[in-house]
Amino acid sequence: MTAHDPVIACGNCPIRHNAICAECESDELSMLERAKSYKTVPVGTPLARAGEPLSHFSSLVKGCAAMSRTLEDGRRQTVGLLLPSDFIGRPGRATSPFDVTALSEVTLCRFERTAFERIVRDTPHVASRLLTMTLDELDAARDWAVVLGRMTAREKLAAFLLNLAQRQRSVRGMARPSGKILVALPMSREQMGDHLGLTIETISRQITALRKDGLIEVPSRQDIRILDYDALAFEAGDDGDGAPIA
Amino acid sequence: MTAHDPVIACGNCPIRHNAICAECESDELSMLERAKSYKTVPVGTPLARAGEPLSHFSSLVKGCAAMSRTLEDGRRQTVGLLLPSDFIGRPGRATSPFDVTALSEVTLCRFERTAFERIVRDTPHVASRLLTMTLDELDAARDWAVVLGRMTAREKLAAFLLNLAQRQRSVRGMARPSGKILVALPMSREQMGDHLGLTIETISRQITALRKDGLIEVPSRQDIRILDYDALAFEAGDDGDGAPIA
DNA sequence: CGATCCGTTGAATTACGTCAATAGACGTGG
DNA sequence: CCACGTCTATTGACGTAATTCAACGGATCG
Repeated sequence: MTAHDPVIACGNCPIRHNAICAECESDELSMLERAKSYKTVPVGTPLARAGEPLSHFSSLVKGCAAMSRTLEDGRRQTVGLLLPSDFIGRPGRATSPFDVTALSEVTLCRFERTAFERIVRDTPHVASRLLTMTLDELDAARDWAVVLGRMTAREKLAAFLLNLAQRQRSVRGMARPSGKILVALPMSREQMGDHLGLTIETISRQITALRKDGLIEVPSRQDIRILDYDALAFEAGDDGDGAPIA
Repeated sequence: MTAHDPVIACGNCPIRHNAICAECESDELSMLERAKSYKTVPVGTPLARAGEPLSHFSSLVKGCAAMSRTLEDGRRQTVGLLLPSDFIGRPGRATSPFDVTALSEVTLCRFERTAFERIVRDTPHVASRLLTMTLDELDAARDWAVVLGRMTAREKLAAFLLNLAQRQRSVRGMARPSGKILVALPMSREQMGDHLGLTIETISRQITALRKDGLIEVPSRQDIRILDYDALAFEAGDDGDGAPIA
């Protein structure tokens, strides 16, 4: 832990109403306050390693991380993109089933493993919130399976950009996006490829294709501007009938 | 509900120790006993439809079902294979995010929606078991994302057969399989394709290829005999170091 | 100013999909 | 029991989307 971590009080924590603590009353919050500790780590830091013990559970307060698995021959698949308020760790198991890596500088709100499992047991508002978040993640993982299994490269990229746009908005508490939106890409082309089950070259080509088709602008390497949200949603196979993309 | 459903007492229920009720004490069990009802439906019956209200939550007692989503143009992706003890329904939402279809004749142990949500709230042993099962399903969904995103057709089929072998054994309470195992395919080639993100023709060709390579036998359309479990695991990219296939 | 890293683009290859014909299973009725 | 129709699986020929291999270009940093 770095000495200069800002001490955040739960009361004015940016993820107070979305994280594991969202349902807590003030007395439960002060109990969490006593158990928590902050840690800020630089980009690239491994936050968990597949198969290895995990000493702490955390909420991601600030930054971005990726959950992934790497096969023996080097093929890698990202199975989840973690944004502020997302939970890191696998309650009920001592080891993490996946690697988790910081894609940017990341600030964590951490709980020691056994302390946290006691909290889950004794605090119904935490247990209930954990169940809700896990069910939502399960839906998201299954939605993503549809993207990975059945979509073309172009559709995958469109779905990814839309997903990212929605999540970045909802972190900032904004409504469903429409029209022009600037999306901050928190990762390299290679990591996008790992997330979408594509190669870096295919990612690059599809970005170029969407740009030439007037659907997006690429102001910089780490930004993409969606020029027409609904048109991009159409590219992702969403005909506007409400079926989720991811 | 059909009139001739066998009345199963929780005490000698085949999924007593694996389903949502696994952690319950006898008094909690008798409470569930009062709330439950059985239903047996023929193969092909839709048990839930994406986006539509779901009146009951169920445990799958007997048979096999698939959770899937179909895109507007007909592409379909199965996101979960449901075997005995698996849970059907989405607590916390009134509607199902996916279609669920019976792949065989299916017997369900059902609970009316609002009654079940009250049980979850009031029965920590049920809530806790539901969380455990949801976390396991989340791991499985993410494992499957690796298969869908990064594996070849041959690896996908091998991973599927291994997964099915393991689950069919564990339903019957057997140890990790090895050597020769007869796997009952609960689905058509088309449904296998939907599960693996492949076409029916590719499924057929890969079955032939694995057969010609001496890894499997195909005694009938709905059975495959794994001739060498470890060799097949190698085909699925598992070099034996313990990394899970699915 | 050169070295390195990351992204883009092009050309060739390949795995899987598509289209089409055939072959087995299975059920039904004669 | 056999003839027939239907449905599913297999196999072949061909097309194509994405990968692979390779060259190049533009940032960033010493």
